[in-house]
Amino acid sequence: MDDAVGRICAQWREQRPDLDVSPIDVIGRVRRLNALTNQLDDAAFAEIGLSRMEFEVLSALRRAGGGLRPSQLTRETLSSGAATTKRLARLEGEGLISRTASQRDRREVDVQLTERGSELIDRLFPAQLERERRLLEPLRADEREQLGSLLAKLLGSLDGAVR
Amino acid sequence: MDDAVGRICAQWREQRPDLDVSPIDVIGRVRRLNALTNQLDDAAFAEIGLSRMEFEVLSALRRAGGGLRPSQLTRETLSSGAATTKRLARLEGEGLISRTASQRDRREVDVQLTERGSELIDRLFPAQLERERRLLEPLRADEREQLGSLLAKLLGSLDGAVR
DNA sequence: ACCAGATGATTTACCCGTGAAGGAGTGACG
DNA sequence: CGTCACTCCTTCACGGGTAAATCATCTGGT
Repeated sequence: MDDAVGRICAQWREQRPDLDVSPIDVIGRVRRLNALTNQLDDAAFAEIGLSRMEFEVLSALRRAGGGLRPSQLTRETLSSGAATTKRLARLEGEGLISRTASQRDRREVDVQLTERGSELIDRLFPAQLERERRLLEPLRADEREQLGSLLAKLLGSLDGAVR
Repeated sequence: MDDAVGRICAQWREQRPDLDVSPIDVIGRVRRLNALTNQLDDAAFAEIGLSRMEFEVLSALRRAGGGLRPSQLTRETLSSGAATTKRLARLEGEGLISRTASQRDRREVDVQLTERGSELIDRLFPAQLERERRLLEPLRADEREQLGSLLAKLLGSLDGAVR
């Protein structure tokens, strides 16, 4: 298959034949794939006036099926606490979530989807899935499954190790 | 395999059993894998006082084997022209690249690695490869290869389509 | 009961990336 | 020849992210 990353590897092999650049075949492609899908998502979300990461926050709340604390959202979205605070402030301003102090531990905050937020994510999430489904169309069903499980194997070993 | 993305899918299946969330098995894992490797890279580059994208610029120049124009670097790094200008300004300040006006077309700029820049990237790039190699250790050689070619197939269809 | 240290969220100051506007140069067409 | 449309790079204003400092609260040891 002749993709942009393949050309990059070929260039390296020309310039540095002493190096084994095969890790790029995987890692470089993951990077690039991520960059391209991000571009597509950003474009889609821009039309709605929501950012990709704000969408991620709403998604995390929706699939949790109940309230979460900011620290949990921070973990879930792999970003900083400060970023979470900003996103929550904006989403609260839009009336999509509510923040209430927990009574058992008043340091903690309980973040909940509002009615509007819940409706919004239930409308947006299926559309997002459909976009992703179309993205994967070049692969046969068995290839998608295999790709998924190879990635899972990699993530499974890594997810613990990073922390 | 039990990874964070698997748990996310399970939550969705619980909350929205009507949706087919299987695209997440691939796309979600690509995202997460990318996020984790970025964290690791950022940490590694921070020690050197270079950002990940500045490293990308030096890499692109090194593997090209000669000068590039800013617009080519912009394409190569999938970012905006403005970002490229800033990075080049900083790298030039560090004495790692040079910018000279092209004489055939004075709108164009010729970006070249300096001696220092060339030495730096030749030192950093093998270390980066080694980091990536270790990241892929959980997979057998044939699995890595298969993963690479599945990603390539996906990218090959996508890379053209996005532009 | 009190204090020291830990923990959760937020604030602050700053860095980096972006889109849009701007300036310089080229070239093709009347 | 002008000049108009186009390309290339840069500048500007701004938004979003981060690390570190800060505020409020909890907890465990004495």
